[in-house]
Amino acid sequence: MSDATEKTPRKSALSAIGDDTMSAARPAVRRQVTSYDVARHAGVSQSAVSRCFKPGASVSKKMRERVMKAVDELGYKPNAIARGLITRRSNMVAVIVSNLTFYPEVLTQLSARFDERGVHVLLFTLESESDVSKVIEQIAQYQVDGVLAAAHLNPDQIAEFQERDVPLVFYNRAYRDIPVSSVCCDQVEGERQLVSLLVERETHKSFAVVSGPTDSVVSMQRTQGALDRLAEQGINDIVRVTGDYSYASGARAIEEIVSTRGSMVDAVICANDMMAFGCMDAIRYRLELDVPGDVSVVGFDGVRAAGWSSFDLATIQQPVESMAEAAVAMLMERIENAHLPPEKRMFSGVLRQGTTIRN
Amino acid sequence: MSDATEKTPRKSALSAIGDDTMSAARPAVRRQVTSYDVARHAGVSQSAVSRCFKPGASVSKKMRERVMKAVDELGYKPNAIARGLITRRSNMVAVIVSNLTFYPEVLTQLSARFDERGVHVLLFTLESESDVSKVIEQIAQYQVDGVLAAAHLNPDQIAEFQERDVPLVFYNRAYRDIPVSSVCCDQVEGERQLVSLLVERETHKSFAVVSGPTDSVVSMQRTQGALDRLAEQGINDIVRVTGDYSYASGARAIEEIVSTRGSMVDAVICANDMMAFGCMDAIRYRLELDVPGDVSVVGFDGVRAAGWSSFDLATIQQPVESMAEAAVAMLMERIENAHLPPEKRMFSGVLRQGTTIRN
DNA sequence: GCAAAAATTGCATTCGAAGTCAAAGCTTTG
DNA sequence: CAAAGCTTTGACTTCGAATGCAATTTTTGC
Repeated sequence: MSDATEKTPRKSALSAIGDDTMSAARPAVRRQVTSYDVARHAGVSQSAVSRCFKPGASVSKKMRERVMKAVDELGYKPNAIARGLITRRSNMVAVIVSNLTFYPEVLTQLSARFDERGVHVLLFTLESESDVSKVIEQIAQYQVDGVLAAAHLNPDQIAEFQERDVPLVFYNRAYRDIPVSSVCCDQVEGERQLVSLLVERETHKSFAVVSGPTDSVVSMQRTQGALDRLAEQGINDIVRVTGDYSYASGARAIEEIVSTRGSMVDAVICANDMMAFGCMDAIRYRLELDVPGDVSVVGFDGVRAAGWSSFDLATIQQPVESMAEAAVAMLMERIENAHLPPEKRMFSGVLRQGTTIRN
Repeated sequence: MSDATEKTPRKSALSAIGDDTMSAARPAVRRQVTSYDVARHAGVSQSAVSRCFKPGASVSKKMRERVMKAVDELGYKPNAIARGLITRRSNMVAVIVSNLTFYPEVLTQLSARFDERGVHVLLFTLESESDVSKVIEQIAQYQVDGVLAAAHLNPDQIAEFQERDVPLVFYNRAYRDIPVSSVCCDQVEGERQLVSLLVERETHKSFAVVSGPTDSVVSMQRTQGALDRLAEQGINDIVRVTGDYSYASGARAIEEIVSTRGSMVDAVICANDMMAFGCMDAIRYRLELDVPGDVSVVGFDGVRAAGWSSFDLATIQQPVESMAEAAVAMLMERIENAHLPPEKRMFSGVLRQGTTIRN
């Protein structure tokens, strides 16, 4: 057997590798160590090497030792790309986040949960919704095992994944009429809880609702939840303003409220925490009014800064850890078992009372 | 050819593939569309299809049209994994971030800059330093074209990448004695600028320096910069406290300062903005002192919240966009051209005066 | 000790696209 | 109109690991 392989290019390449590991000076391009190299070094077949890396494969103890010794000596690392080609499993998932909305903890959590399962994250960040189609194109090429989307996809785009049998799970995006898997925080319920806190205190008569970008479903749900709850109370002194989820847009909203209405309202309901911070700062430092003395403010999300003394904001804290774990678990299940039906899981947020609501 | 008249090209085309190939033996799993399928459908060779996707390849207009028609009809997407195997270019880079230190804008910027260049980001987040070796193992298997590290690697780990000829660029980590590429913000210079602002006002007599985690090189540089500058002024009334970069640790630092010293200092120098926010809130809401009236506070980083009215913090703003662009460019250059020597690029931060320094 | 069963191993093939090279097609030009 | 020079094209091989199958070795049972 050694004769036969003696003359092949591979053999000479191997000796080049041997040289490389010893000396610093080497040819421009170094070939990586392959399973063939390990096999030859250990005097076994390539199949044997491969099997040593497959859990539960039929390999004798002696063989495994022999191979592993060669592996260590050559510094062999299996090529995940080549493996993916034949197994049709890349062990990669695509995570799509739209950079407006996401907060870092979510990404950290998702990444950690995938890591635990030996899965790697290919990150796609969207600058704008129009990028989505580009990203989908990219994802299709990379043979990911699944997709976790914390961004909005349109029905055609969703259908494309289904046609290609790529499991898809949404994080905090619900699609009422389309059967897709998702993990959500109950936006409506949370918003209603917050608004209930406000309306229970009868001191609040006039309201402002600051919503997020108009194309954000989440924002729409929150806003709608708030408006419905207010309507139930028969409250109709409501100013509606649109922001873009940013601090600055929250601050602008306050100006808009004042100029629209001629005076400040009793309570400002914001579609997220960032805008609530913007509102609070504008109320305190531009209008020089007191929160909560003069104006109550509520947010949504429960980001870190909501707990800072400067704000101590009343908000709904999304259970990020549970949601991330659930999303990852759902996606992995569907990767293992392609014909699981879509499922929607909804978590309740945790009310954070804070001190931004007037008594 | 007859397919051309079909009304639902994608569907029928896909099922056509099933028929074309020896479908009887196939399990339920749908085969993906390959370049062979396209070739057969267009009546050309697989090479021709491949060439149509390689920019600058020799393909006649007629051929290209014919192939592209088949591509559209079948919904073919080239398999990036297979391509990567033969070209030895995965078009993926690993980005390592340690989740303590990073802030989201950096990641967003990096991701966007790589995207522009058609490169994809494989994300690795570290919970702790000990994870690094695991991550390196993973990275080695995924045949990434390069690595961008916003985390600390030890010399052995750096050497491992060099041995494998994987280009490596650090983001905001400098290694004085090791020849590696990095993009940094000048920590010392920035810190000295900040401290200069404080010492220029002769009203500041007593100081506290709140440093970050002891194993953070960046924190050490900032702290050292501050201490040196203070020493130059002959100031020795200095309390040193250690935090962990978090808001909470900033707040705790204030308590520690007071209990160590028996009273508050005139100025608090924090190794980052988060801790500065914690300090400010503790000073204002626990000690009920005024910032900047009673105490001056400075931070470092220039995160978004530094500009919020509640804080309006004096800090050094890292030029994240420039740094990200530079880091990505450096890495890409080294991927294109493997024997470029290591290079360190240092950016100056931008002073943000804010209103947290007493006059 | 021997046949049958089980475990282990190697050979050859496969995954999907890209590159090499030679043959074929097309232009140009004398 | 033929020779020379380009451009296009297809057959075949390659990348690195996994796997079905057959050959071989080891174990088991009697």
